[in-house]
Amino acid sequence: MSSYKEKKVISIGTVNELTGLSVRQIRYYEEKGLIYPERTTRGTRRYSFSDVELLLQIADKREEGVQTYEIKKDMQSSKEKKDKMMERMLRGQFNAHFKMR
Amino acid sequence: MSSYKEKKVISIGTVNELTGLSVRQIRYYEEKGLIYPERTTRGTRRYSFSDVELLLQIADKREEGVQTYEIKKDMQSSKEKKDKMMERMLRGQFNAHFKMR
DNA sequence: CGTGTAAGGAATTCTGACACG
DNA sequence: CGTGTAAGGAATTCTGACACG
Repeated sequence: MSSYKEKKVISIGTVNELTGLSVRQIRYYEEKGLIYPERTTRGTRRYSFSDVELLLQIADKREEGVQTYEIKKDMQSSKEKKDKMMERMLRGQFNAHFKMR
Repeated sequence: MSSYKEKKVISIGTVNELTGLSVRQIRYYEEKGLIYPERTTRGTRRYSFSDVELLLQIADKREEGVQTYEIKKDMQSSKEKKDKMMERMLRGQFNAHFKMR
């Protein structure tokens, strides 16, 4: 996708301003596999607005005392649920279209 | 507005990558009043995706040989046209609603 | 007019590590 | 486990200016 929301153009300092999370925290959540910024040629991290939103959600979870490992698991399982639902919907559409059984 | 498109979060180096314009050119177009980035506390420029699009349009005009002053005038007059049209539409809606004459 | 460049300073970002707990 | 911090280096950004044309 090339929407503004997904485009990785925001530097870590700006993400800090946008989320209130420390630069250290932002890097740590990446280390733990919760977030995946891109890197510029020089190695500088670049985030999207989507990443910022995700970080905001992570911050909420952390305030509730949820550990990064749990947050990651939740993210994965909700992604799996979403994928399965999408697959079911696609299959439904497909079958309806071709009248298969 | 607080949409992603209007939010000023992109640094000048990233704008350079996105537009292909040199940092010097980007600053110069600001100096001439064609573009208005925000400034961080420290004074660093921050651009929106809208600004990037505008810069791309400016770059096209410049390649056609149009001077910055002309580009600025065109931008202003098209903004005025747009404003007048909006006003006419609003007045139409208003009159239709209240059956005035 | 529009753009390149060297100049000097200030702030940013990066990584690996020590610290606390 | 999660986060702060000092460390040293490399790249970024800023402004005002000279250059060419």
